[in-house]
Formats: sequence, C-alpha cells, structure tokens
Amino acid sequence: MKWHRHGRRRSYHHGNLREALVDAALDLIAEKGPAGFTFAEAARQAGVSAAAPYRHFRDRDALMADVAKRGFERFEQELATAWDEGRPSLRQAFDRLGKAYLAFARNEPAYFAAMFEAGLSIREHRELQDAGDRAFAVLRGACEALVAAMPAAKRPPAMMMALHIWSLSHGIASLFARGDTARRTLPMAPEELLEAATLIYLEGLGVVKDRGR
Amino acid sequence: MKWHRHGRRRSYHHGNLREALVDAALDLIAEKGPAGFTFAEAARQAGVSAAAPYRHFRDRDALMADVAKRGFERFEQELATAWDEGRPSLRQAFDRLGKAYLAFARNEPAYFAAMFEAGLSIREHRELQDAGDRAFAVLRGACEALVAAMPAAKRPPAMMMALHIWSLSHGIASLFARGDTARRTLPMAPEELLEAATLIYLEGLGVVKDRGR
DNA sequence: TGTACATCAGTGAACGCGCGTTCACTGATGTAC
DNA sequence: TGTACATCAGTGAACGCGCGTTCACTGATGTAC
Repeated sequence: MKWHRHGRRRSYHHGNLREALVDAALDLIAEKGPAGFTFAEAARQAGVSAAAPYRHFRDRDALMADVAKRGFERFEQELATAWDEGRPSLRQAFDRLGKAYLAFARNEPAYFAAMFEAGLSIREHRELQDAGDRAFAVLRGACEALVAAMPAAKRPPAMMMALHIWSLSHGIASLFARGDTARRTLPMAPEELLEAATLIYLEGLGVVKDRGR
Repeated sequence: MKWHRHGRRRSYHHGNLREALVDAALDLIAEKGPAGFTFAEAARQAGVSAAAPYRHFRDRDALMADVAKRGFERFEQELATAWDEGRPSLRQAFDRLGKAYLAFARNEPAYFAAMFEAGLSIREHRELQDAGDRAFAVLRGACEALVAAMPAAKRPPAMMMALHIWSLSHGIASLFARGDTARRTLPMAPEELLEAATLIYLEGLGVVKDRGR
C-alpha cells in the first residue's frame, strides 16, 4: 500500500504516516536533542506536506508524548527480556537487568531523552505515567523475587529496594552511559560501576555471602 | 548606574545587562524548560532590544552554557557549605551533603535543567566540564574523609564510592526531587529514600555498626 | 576643573526564514448492493 | 463483477508570527591633558 505500483513514487496516501512521523521524530531527537525537533521538519523527513501530521497528532507535544510512550514500552520489553523471570539464577538475571538499563540509555538516546528529558508533564500525560510504571514494575518484580529468597528475618521492603536500584541505575545511565554528547567520561565502564554498587548495596542488605567471588 | 537619576526610567546603558540576561534565562527555563527559552525573549524580559544581547553572548547556546556554569558554581558552594569539612561528625555532614543535592534539584530546577538536561555538549564546553568537576570534587573529598576513617583493611576506593553516591543522588534528584512537572511521585520523601540507600550502601562497605540507631 | 575624544553598550529598522496552523480541495480506498 | 458513494488521508496555498542576525547609528561613560 505504501508505494505506487509504478516505480518508486509514493502513492497519494502514505499508508503508514503515523509510524513514519515517530521514526522521523526519533531521528531528529537523536540528532539535535528533544528541543531541536519540529513538527514541520518531521513532516518533511517523512516526505509529506506540513499539514499532513495534523491527521495523526494534535500537535508537536502529542507526537513527543507518543514517542516517549513507545520508548517506555520498549524499555519495559527489554528489561523483561533481560530479567527472563530470574533464570538461570536470580543474581545473574538481576545483573542482566542492570546492564539492560544502561544498554537502553546507550543504544536509544532518542527514546531515553524523550522519556526522561523532554520536559513532558507527568500529570498532563497520564498514559506516560502508566507506561513508565509498567517498566518500573519489571524492576519491582525482580526485587520481590530477590527479597522472597532472603531469610525471612532480613527481608527489606521490595518497593524501597526497587526504588533504590532504579535511582542508582538511572543516575549512572543519565550521567555516564547515555549515548549522546551529554555523556560524561568515566575511568571505568558504567556497567562495572553499577555492578559494584549493586553488590555493595546487596551486601548492605545483609544477604550476600560471596563478596569475594 | 543602572537607573537614570530622574525617576524609574532606564538610562541608555543598562549597566548590568549580562546578569539581567542570565536572570531572564533562568526565569524562562523555570517556566518552560530549557527548550522554551529564546535569545529574543530573554532580551525582552531584560528590557532591552533584541540586538543588545549580542554585546555579551555570541548566541543562545553561549548564554545557556553560562547559566549552566553558574549553576555548577552555585551547586559546588551549596555542597561545600553542607559538608562543612565534615563537622560536627562525618556521618552527619555526609547526610547533609545528600540532602543538599536534593535540595538543589528541588529549589533550583532551572539551574538543574541547564546543567544536566539542556543537551549541552560536554566536549564543546570545556569550562562546563571543569565547573562540574569542581562540584563533584566536594563529594569526592567527603568520601575520602569517610574512607580515611575506616579501618585500613576495609577501605574502598574513594573515587568509586564518590561515583556511586553521586549516581544515586543524581538518580533520586532527577526522578523524584526535581522542582518541575517532570517529577514523579513517591510514597516517601526523596530525602528518606536517599538516606536509607546511603545507609545500606555504607553497611555494604562493612563499616557501619549502628544500623538500628 | 573643564574639554576633547575614544570607547563602549545600547537602539531600532530591516531582512530572510521556518514554524504552526487553517482551509478548501482531491485522489485513493473500501464497501454496499 | 461492476458501479456508486462515503470516507479517509493526503495536498498546497496562504497567513501571521517570532526568531536570529546584521547594520549604521547614537547616547553615555571614562580618561588624557
């Protein structure tokens, strides 16, 4: 449907403009940051007139919010895949989860920026809040699994633990792992920094025996 | 110099335009985010013509970078004041340091956004890098003091510890303590979250005896 | 203390530009019969 | 299978607007003497 049957010319109908606009927005955000993308330029890059996007998005902010929402959904998926329900061991899976957080910031800087740095109001975009909550739920689920495996007398609140790990991962991702020019240099891999911090944190919870491992 | 001696009319020369433009930029960033501030609007708010700012800044980015740099300097000061060279006790001072980080994000969202989310390239603005390093140095100094007070056999690298605490503080500040509409809600005060995490982390380093305190 | 002059930090008019947005329109598609 | 028609998703022209930027200019300030 997307192409006219004769040669490469577009048909009158684009066929997939909504997706094309999202892709264009991602390109532009990756290139110039969340600020440097306009509705008109996204239309141009998608190969349609400046008026066309209005058939699919109310305004620039609506498009940005849609990008952020898709980002959260993808983020959720990648975290869930990394966690893999705690297989083969909780610790290994948890480690993968942290790495997945950093990998997302590194490999998808445009999504990351749209999700966390586009200045979208969390209250005006409830669907964003929800999508973000679902991504966080993966992390919370992992923490619940780890907590459940701890001796009953030592179990910390899984929610608190999840918030701690989230904040730590997010801080490292924002400062050191992001895939754009705002990334700061570090005398080690961000993954190592996160792994070491997590190990120390888990020891602090009093449940890790094999620090020397 | 700033005002004409007759009444409230401005003299031909503003007298302090550079500062006024920085103030205007802060206002506008606070109001609409780093994206929503223009050179022209800053000039208007400072009460001068659109051409006047060019006497003081090469372009919009140069003004933004100056704002960010001032932010780092202020941040450094507030962190140093909070730390107060570890008085009256290292732990109390360290606790204040974390709270100061969160307080800055909450009370100075415009500075915070300019420093961390304006998309300024760290490589193109070396002076920003330096100002940020000096702020970080306060935190590193605090960690060095804490490490020095630990039993020699258990001392972790102060640099690593500082990076961990920085990341944790920054994550909590970015996600939960920031003073703008991107702040997420939390079932507790961000300060409590940070304090608990820091406590657990320090225990994980094996140097805290009074968890129950 | 006064004067001449250099320098500085503003003005305001002008320009081109791209953005956001609206509008009547039209080509393509799907479907009822 | 063909036809008529409704609906959809685009066009392209038009508009007002604010921004960035340049320019010759000018009022204010500081200083040499």
